[in-house]
Amino acid sequence: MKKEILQIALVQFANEGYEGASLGKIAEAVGIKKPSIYAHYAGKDELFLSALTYALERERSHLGCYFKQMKEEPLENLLRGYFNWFIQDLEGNDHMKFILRTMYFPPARLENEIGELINPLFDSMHRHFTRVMRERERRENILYSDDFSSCALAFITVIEGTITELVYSGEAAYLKRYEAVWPIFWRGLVRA
Amino acid sequence: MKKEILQIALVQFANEGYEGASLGKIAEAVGIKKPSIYAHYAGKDELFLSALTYALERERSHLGCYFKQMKEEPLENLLRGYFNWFIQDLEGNDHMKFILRTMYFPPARLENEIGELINPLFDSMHRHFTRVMRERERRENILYSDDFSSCALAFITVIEGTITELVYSGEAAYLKRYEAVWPIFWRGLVRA
DNA sequence: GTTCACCTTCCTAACGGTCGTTAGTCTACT
DNA sequence: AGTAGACTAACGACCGTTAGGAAGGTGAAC
Repeated sequence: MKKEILQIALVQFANEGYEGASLGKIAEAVGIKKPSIYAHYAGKDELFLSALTYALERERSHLGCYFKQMKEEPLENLLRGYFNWFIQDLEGNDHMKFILRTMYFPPARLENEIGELINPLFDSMHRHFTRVMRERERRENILYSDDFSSCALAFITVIEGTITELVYSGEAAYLKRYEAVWPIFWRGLVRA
Repeated sequence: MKKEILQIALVQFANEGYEGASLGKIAEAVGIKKPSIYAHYAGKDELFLSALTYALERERSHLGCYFKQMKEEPLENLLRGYFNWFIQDLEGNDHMKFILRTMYFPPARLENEIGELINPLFDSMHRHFTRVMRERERRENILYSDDFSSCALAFITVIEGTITELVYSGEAAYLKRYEAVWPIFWRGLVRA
């Protein structure tokens, strides 16, 4: 039951925001009364931060899973495949929406705690891609630049530009952006 | 006074969101009492949509201004300069934050009206950049692809990936992303 | 095996506070 | 005289939260 509350709250927070989501509506969606939530969570803040921690942890393991799965793939497949990785699991869409919404527009009062939760994920993402660039470069020797950190940051930038479109317009527009930006990005990344 | 209310409301909506911003706090920031707002706006919804219309109109003229100013510049300068164009005027930061927040995470009840307001701006942005790509290509003959629409979409994707970082982390991180992504994007866009 | 205390988890009722909104009034300028 | 724009007062609705109690399960003591 505790987990059901969390998962439903996560969806509500993703679509309505911290202020817009209400414990009453969450409870109703779960099928219980509002005060019953307090048997599991100390209050709205704790529920929110628990949902965020859960979504981040799931995303982190998701990420590690992907890198493990693509360990032997060439760089091009690894980067390109990452675009499809998101739209694979459907409920991950709500998770990503929740994370993006919370990191871009956090409720002011929880800004510090949220930053301490979210920043590590994006740091680790950056480190992962930096390492991958360096390792693959040693194997494949194709990159134009040897500033792997910048290359990784550029990739993350492109990823975020397309993901926001996934949140905004849905999968079709997302794929259109991917098809537009990927060939250009890849051409710019590797040697002529 | 009507305009003062609107501008202060815009900042509040940008930083707190539709649900998070309250008419009481807006009135206080303006220096009047809450019900006085109703002498100028029919309610919270109208104030919100007025602020959005204002921000969009200002952004649209801002955009037109930029293209006029860069009419004779080569494509590289025109695209590259666009990254600096945002951080030029400081209050534009709140405008952009407001627009992005509203387009990505609109209050559910106003979603349709908001879409009808925002979509034209991004359509016009896409058309502008598509036209610029085509015109400059005729002059400079440097682009790798002749799918100008896709090139424009790719550029907008990169822009959005960096702008979201401007909203999230501020100017320093924004510039870092720009410096990472621009050389790669430009190399991928033009012929070797 | 029964009893009893305890804990969990749900409930109803209600609190204080804030929200957006309306009614009605006063003031000042046209 | 009339209108625009500010005010005070107050409305009902909803918010997060707390108090207090009922139902059910668990586990130790007898």
